[in-house]
Amino acid sequence: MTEKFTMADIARLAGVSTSTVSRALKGHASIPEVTRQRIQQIADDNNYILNARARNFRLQRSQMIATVFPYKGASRRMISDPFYMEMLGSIADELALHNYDLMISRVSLDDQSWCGDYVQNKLVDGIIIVDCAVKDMNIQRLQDLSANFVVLKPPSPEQTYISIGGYSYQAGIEVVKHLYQLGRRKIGFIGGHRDMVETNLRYRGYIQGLTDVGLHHDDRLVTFTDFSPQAGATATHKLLKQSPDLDAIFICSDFMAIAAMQVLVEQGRAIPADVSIVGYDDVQLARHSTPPLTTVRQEITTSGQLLVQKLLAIIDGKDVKSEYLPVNLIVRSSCGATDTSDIPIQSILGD
Amino acid sequence: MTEKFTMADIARLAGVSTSTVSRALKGHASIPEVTRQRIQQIADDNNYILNARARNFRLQRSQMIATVFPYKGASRRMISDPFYMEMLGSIADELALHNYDLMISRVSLDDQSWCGDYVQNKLVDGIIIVDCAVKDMNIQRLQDLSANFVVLKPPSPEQTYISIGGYSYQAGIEVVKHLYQLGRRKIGFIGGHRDMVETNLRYRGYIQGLTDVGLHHDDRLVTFTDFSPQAGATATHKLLKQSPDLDAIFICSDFMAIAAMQVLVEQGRAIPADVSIVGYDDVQLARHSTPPLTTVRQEITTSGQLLVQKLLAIIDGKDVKSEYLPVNLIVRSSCGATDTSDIPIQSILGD
DNA sequence: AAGGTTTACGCAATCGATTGCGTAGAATTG
DNA sequence: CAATTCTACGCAATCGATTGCGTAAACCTT
Repeated sequence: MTEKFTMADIARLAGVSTSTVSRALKGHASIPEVTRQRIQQIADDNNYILNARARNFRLQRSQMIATVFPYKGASRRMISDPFYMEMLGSIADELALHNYDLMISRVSLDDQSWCGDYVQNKLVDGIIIVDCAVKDMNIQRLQDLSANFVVLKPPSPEQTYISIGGYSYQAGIEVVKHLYQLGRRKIGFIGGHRDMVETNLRYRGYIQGLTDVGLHHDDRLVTFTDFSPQAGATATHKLLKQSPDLDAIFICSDFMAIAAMQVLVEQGRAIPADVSIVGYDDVQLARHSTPPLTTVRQEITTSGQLLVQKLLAIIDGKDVKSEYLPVNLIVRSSCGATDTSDIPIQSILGD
Repeated sequence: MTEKFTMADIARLAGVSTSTVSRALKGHASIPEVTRQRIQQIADDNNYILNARARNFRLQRSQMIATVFPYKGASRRMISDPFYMEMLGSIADELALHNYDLMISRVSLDDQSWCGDYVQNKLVDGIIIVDCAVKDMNIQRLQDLSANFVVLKPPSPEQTYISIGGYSYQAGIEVVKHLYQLGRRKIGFIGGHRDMVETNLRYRGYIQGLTDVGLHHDDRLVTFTDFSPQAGATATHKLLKQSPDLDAIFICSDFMAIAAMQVLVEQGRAIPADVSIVGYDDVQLARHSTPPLTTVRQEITTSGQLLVQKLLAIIDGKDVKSEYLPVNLIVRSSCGATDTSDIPIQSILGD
């Protein structure tokens, strides 16, 4: 590839040692200005670029962090939900700000043994886990290795690692209450996989919400599936068949919700007249779907930034605390409410 | 972090030199089976994991490739179009198959000077560029560095690098013809940024299609913007205002198309009765939008795999050729056609 | 049994930058 | 002017694995 030009070459050209070059290039105090400039000049003239791999190797760090996205089942299909993409963008930006690079990796929820290898390999300095399983072996492994990592999930009191996330449980409750206030009594739930933390929390919130308003829980109104439009559509068909009289569905992702709305329309149900729909995430598209989607907004950009900041702090050996993030119910037309004000959802405990 | 256990430790425990350990662990022929097993045993007992960074450094390679996603303008917002996410997934999978890791990076279309740094830094062995500008400085730079890279774009006869991509130009033509056959005469176009290769090709195809069917080109029916739902919605408003009598729009991404449909419905235009819509990509959601979207399907998974295979072949010094990929018009309800068969789009020249 | 081959493995250099320690020569001081 | 303190920079080890070259010991061969 490109012909190598190293510090040794600069040293030869300048008639000094590589130590001097190294120190000069980073502005070390013991190198007088004249020498520094001469060496810098030679470096510039030769388009010298420091070999980051060599430096990182010497310094025993990689300036690289990995984010892992879990997937479930045989379909190795990337979760194409824009939520992940927006999160990725935010993480990448914040990382770049701190001179770190981003590696991405996929890990099956069913085979989680190797996530820590990246750490043992010294390939990355830390790991960001975007959503995780309730009983996540990766996290266990990472803890065993005393690796640096943060998780995107609402912190729970007993956890021994750092995570950040929204009040998903509370959000579930509020969504149900909101739908109840709109007169809905047969409220369905479509989640991702049940062993995923986020889905689990939202589901438990949903159940609690039903209890709070005095509705009873009906299994035929609930289903768990993949995070994909296809799966969302299939799940909607299933719910309609099991409970033809449903009048609302709380769906764990905007993407699935959009697919669900299409199925409902196709089946002759008007939205929101016959069925209210509430999604989750508030991705950009939610505002522009037909009809516009009522949804629970997560602060994606803030989350990504926080995730990175906490992780880097951990790497620096600082004392870091888990944190809750606000979530807000964004009311648009898919639920049938006329009130369009945002409803903040906050509570002491997110779990 | 995790206590280091190196080959030197194994060597000490086994009473041999690190050379022997290295050779034993990779099954070198000159190490007798008994010794090999003894060393392997010690390695296993101590959960030894080879330090990939050290090896890669010694071997002067990184086993890592970067994909760069361009973005445009001040909004650093990641292009959240699921097309990119699906592409990313496919690339990551294929790379994993070949024991490579994936780094992602974002590069502004307006400041493309540094893309080659990753190569000079020796941080990556190669680069995959997902879409690029018509006059792309990154590509120029990469070529100057004789770096290993491939581009996702239809190859053009004069280009001196390797790329793969669909018959975007031809697709543009076919979409217009299809809409014309449905009786549409005021066909709009919403593209990404005009200096992006893909948008440019589709736009030129659109113009050619108009010419072919005998329609004249009207600037007020055309607009270029960001790849986002928000931008798609704004663009639709603009087009409606400029050309209230439009009866069809060809939109360069499904994501934008979904947003456009919402605007049209909101403005009282029925789809497809009043306005036909055709998108691009055939992301999963296209099938599940309201109404389901007629669109041009790109083979995303195949593209990702090919991109990786070609790049690795280049890295291996093999002789590699650019390639066209098929695109197909997928007819669903948003265009108003009753025929639901797929229309293959192929031609000799994609450019 | 002497000379020739193999076998099995160690030595030391290497990848490119970083850095603790050491020192020649200049500068300062009394 | 001798003694002391700085200044500016070099030496060499280091990070962990890989590998060309060299060689002692074991094994053959006639």
